[in-house]
Amino acid sequence: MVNIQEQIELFIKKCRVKNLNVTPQRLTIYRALLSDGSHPNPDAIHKKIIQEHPTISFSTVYKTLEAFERTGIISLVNNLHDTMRYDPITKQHHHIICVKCKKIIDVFDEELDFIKIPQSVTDGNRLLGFKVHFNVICSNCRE
Amino acid sequence: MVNIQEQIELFIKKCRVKNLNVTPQRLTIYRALLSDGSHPNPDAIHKKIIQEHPTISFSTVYKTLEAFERTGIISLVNNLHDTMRYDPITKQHHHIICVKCKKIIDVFDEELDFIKIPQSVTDGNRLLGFKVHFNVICSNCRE
DNA sequence: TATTAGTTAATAATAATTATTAATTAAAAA
DNA sequence: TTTTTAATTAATAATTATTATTAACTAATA
Repeated sequence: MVNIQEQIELFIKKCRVKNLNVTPQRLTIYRALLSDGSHPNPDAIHKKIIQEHPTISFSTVYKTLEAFERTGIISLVNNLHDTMRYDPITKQHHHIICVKCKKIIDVFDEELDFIKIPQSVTDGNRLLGFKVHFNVICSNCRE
Repeated sequence: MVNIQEQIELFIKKCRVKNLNVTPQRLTIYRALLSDGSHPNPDAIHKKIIQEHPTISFSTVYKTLEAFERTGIISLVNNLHDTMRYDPITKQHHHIICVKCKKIIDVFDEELDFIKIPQSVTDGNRLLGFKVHFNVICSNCRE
């Protein structure tokens, strides 16, 4: 789906623009992330990297990913990772999420419930359900 | 959107079915969750409850929410909360998420990029983007 | 080369969650 | 009703992921 070499070159360009030196560690971390389509967590990335780069530390992985994210080079998939959030309503609905204050608001909309499911989703997987996440900055959060 | 009284009665029924005693603590926790449309985290729920129920402990809140979730009475919004997950691809795409092993697979599908945005989403909020999450059990995880 | 800023690695600190245990309460049996 | 048993709760300890701090190191610049 994506050309690795192309992505790496793009990555290097982005770093230049954002004034991030392209260090061996950073390249390694980016490559590890790119090569693993499952979106590994910092721990998994570190484990993967440690072989070709035995002295790299955990905090480097964290700080690096954070720097990439902050500058828009990569994105954090689960911006609600920091704490558990529960939903008392179990019937199909969707969510508006404020990326600043992390509040989650329900969206009930019949139309969204009937989107066309891509082939790849059901291919080998048992589909349990889906949800649309709308990332917003809410009225309270834009000062 | 949802009738509170109705939901509470439904909750009580569900507890019976799942062999969970309907204790004051559980009712209080469920009500706190239901009454706050923002999907509060355990800490916020605890803070809210402590007034009318000053002896309730943190671990009770955690265990109770966990029990509700386990039995399907409520659902965990962010099943990827446990650890950070990054995405090197920044162009619009969507995600298949295995609820067991938590792996995240990209879905590129033009059609999904053009869903109709409900009124309530843009109402007061600045929309940054959206993503469809397909929750599945992947081939590896159904033993 | 000297200076400076940026980066890394090691370590300590924090915060959220989970596990453990004892006390309490509720349900079931006698 | 009393006794027994199981479920629930509260308090506490332990664990894990993440963040902050700091000193050593490296790269860029003057």
